[in-house]
Amino acid sequence: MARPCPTGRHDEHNVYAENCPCRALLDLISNKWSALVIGMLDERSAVRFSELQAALPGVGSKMLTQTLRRLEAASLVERSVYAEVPPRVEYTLSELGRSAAVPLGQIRAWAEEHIDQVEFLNRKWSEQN
Amino acid sequence: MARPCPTGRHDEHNVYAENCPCRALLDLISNKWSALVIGMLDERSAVRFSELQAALPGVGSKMLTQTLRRLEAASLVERSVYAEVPPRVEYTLSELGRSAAVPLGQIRAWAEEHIDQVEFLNRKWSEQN
DNA sequence: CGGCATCCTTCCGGATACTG
DNA sequence: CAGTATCCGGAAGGATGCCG
Repeated sequence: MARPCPTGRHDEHNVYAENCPCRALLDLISNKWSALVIGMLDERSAVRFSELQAALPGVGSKMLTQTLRRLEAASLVERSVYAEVPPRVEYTLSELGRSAAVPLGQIRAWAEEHIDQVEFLNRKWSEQN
Repeated sequence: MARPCPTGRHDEHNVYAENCPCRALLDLISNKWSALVIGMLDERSAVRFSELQAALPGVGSKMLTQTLRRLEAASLVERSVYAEVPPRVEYTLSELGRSAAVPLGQIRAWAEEHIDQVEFLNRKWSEQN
């Protein structure tokens, strides 16, 4: 199915190869919002669109929709529509998504634990507060 | 030094808080190129600009410079200029950068190991090859 | 070699308004 | 409620040229 990439790690795929599909996957989850969305879904299991937006201050509905659609297309996230009034839509992680949540959680944890060592960002933040 | 964020995990910082500086740090390393640059530097220790660019097909010199400057400002990367002819500039990971390389390496590994399960991206890739 | 400056195009992404 | 549609400004980012 998956043809090998030019220079292979893991036998077949290599994120350093320009047009290995796994680089697109890396880009997808290396997105600014993806790590946060996946983290929320990992904590709460089934989350509605509006809950998600409330939990992610700063994201617009357009951005959130885009992010969810991309994650859904890559089958990291599943979308369930309930034909009710008012309509209800819930998002959940697929099994694949849950496996991604592990390393992504470590990245978030790393950022929270090491920010104190990054003077530059702390200073920028102090200035605007 | 670092004032606590509104809603704190790890006592003080929380990537889900809109203006917690650690979100900026997360954004920095969740960047498309950052994970790859940090991965290269982690493998090879001291790398010249042109080596780096050659190892990262698809990146322009402008993008690479930007990425390196940002990582340097956040003290994840150190830059050494040798006054020679021709000039030589080498980049290395700081200790902080090396600590970030661990979870970033796991993200890259995850992408390489799970791409086969993502039909959508594989199909897109097949079509253009 | 390793940039920075400049130009120029693309498209990201916010604001707003509207629908099933 | 959970979006889509449209518009639009500004930033991302490629190409080119010059410099120490």
